[in-house]
Amino acid sequence: MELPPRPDFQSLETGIRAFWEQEGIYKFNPYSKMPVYSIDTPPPTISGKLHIGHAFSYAQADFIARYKRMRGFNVFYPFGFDNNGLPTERLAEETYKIKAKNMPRKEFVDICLKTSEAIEAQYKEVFFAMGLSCDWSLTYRTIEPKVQKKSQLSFLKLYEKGRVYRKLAPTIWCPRCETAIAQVELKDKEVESVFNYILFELEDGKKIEIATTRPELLPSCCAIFVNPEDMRYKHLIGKKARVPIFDFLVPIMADKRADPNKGTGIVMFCTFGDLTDVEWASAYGFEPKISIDQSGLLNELAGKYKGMRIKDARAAIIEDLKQNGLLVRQIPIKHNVNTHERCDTEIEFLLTNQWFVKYLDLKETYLKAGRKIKWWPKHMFARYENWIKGLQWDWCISRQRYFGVPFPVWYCKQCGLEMLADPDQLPVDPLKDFPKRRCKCGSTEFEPEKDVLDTWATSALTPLINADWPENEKLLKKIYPMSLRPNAHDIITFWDFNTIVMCLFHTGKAPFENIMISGHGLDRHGRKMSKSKGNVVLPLDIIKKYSADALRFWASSVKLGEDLNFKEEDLQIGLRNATKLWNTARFAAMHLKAKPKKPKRLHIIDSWLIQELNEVIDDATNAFEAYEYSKAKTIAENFFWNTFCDYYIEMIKYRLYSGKDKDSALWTLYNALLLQLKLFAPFMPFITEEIYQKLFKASERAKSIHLSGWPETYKVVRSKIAISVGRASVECIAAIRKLKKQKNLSLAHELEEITLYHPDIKNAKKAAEDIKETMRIKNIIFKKGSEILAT
RNA sequence: GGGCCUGUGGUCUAGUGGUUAUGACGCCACCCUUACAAGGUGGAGGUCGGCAGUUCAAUUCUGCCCAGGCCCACCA
Repeated sequence: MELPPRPDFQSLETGIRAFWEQEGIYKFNPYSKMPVYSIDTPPPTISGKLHIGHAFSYAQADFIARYKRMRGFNVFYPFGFDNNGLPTERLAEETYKIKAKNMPRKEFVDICLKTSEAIEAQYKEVFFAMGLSCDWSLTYRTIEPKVQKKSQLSFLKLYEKGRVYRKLAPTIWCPRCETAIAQVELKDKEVESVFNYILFELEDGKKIEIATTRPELLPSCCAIFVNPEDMRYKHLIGKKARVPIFDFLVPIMADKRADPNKGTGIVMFCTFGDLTDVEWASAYGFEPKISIDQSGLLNELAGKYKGMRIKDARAAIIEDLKQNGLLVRQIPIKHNVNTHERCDTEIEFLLTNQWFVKYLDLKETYLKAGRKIKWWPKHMFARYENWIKGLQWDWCISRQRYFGVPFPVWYCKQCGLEMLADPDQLPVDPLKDFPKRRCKCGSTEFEPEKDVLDTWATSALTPLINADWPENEKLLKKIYPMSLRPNAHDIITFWDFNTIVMCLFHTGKAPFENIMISGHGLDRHGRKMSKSKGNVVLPLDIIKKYSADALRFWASSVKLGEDLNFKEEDLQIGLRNATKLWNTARFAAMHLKAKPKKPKRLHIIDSWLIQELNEVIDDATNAFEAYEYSKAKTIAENFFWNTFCDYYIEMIKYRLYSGKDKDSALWTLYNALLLQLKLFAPFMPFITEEIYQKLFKASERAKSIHLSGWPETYKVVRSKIAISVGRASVECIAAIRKLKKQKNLSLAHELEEITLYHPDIKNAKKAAEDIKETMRIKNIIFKKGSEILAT
């Protein structure tokens, strides 16, 4: 068997992918009796292009999938696409230069579907090229009818349990997307703003000063608060003040949430400027006065400012206050505001009808469930815990958008009562379908719910979607709770938390046994990749240039949970490793004609190598069991380059060429190489498969290295002496190399006689022949010395 | 402001309560050695972020500080 001098990674990887596909190497076997390892693959959001950061974290999950498969697990590794919701809408709008608002809904939804399909194909190409070992026949889309059905069923079941409710309530609102959003979708942004000190008049004509950054909310002012402990203002409590320009009276009240150190210590309470306002409204039972509409424009309550955008209204009101001498001063400040993470727009609080998942009452339950799951790395649990402790809002799951899973709900035109779809009519689109029953009031006239579900309400069901819940109880039993949820650390709150909540509601059980949190693949300077920053690196470009194996090798180079900056030159490392494996295989191929038989007696150097390898296998296995793939890789890498290539192979050459103890060398070479290929297989699935096919397939049973089983340690006679002899001989060889280097001699240069000093000459002497032959020394005089030295 | 994480030769990284602190890239020198020059060998380069403490001993443990990251709070 001969291998060509250089592998062509491109055609090699293409060929191997075709082979995997054709042979169904990664197919989940629902009938197998082997233990199942199920993976809840993150369905990527369909929002544009995948970059190297995506490749980074998906590769890490794949390392585990491949390891577990080699350990004999029946791996359930599906793929999904999250293509409903805002990101896909926005992408469609950008791609086709359209606005959802300005066209028939159905037409827009069709365009979104079309957009999504095209992007899915591109995504799949990338993940496929990377060598993800998914079973692609298990692919789902969150927008497809089958998934819609499950998502709607989930809603109906939650409704029955009293876990969802609809309510007119202050809601976090994005004026740009014109939809309600959830707490988790908020991001903060530091902006420049101005503290405006405005005069309010008391009934007795005296004036008080109030500082605000949002004078446009003056028409929404409901009351004024001072701190009850604040001696300066105690006398104001119970009095009334007149709101400037808008000219109406509001009460002055005391509340400890008013901070004496902020502004003037007097705060105006408006519906709704911020979360405190929302709290005040409910605490004191104020009727909200809403002056900003759903597009972010001021309404009739704002009088002459009606129709203005928030920022314009602010400027206009400030100008008018100035004119009337009511603006005392302006102090520029920087402060953080909440924005919608998808579009960066400052959010408002509006009074709207929305659907909520009631979940604030069960925080302890979620914590308990979270504690039962093994988090890798462990400390990531703290983020989950931290999030739950800070939760303040029920989960708003309705979105005033178009492309998504519809609510299976109508409202009675007569009495307004909610009418829910029957489970057997799902998936349902209330815009074109009708309820099966009449309303309790007898009416048959219904208004459809136009909103769609928050995309996370669907993607929080992925373990159940994968298990084909609730129809397929057998599959559910087999794969649920899922063995592994892999994702990056930024979506612990979005996805992990929501999934745990939803699955607890539906099954009473936490949905995962393990959660593995990866870091981010960032650009050279540690920034996230994004189109707007112009720092996006495309995985396919890298794969073309360096191979998928090299890309994966890069992704395995930091420990789990750590971020990694992408530097193109680092790809060389993986490429070199693949080439080295290839060349080592070529060397082995030159000597291995058939599967070598186990020799009667192992040469002492071979025994040493096998025992070192055993240790490596143990260490790598332990690392993988703790999801420390990078440790496993480093262990294998060091052994391969150092012990195996630099020393062991050099030490057996003389035996291979001379024939002395050749059987032992061949047997060791064959097995050590095979086991090392297996250690590398999760990281470099292509090159290891190619070598396996060319060199080992004929004599090994498995049709793919990825089904060939994880290496087991060899039960050779444990010989402590062999280990000492091997290590001593390595040290002696190193000393002789140093000597030759000092004399600027080639390593092949023959020397007549040298003297070797070594603390353990007894064992060094046992490998005298190997040392001599390897280093081409005719005679060695061994002397005991505290330092290892050759002269 | 709170939680969690990170800070190791020029760059990136491993690791440990105890001899000269791991490896890679880059750098220098030498070597065509019949698997591999996308290689081999040897070498230079680090007060392990700062300060204090615990200890016979700290890069490793504790506290504080500084810098960076992610998440949360703050928004009058």
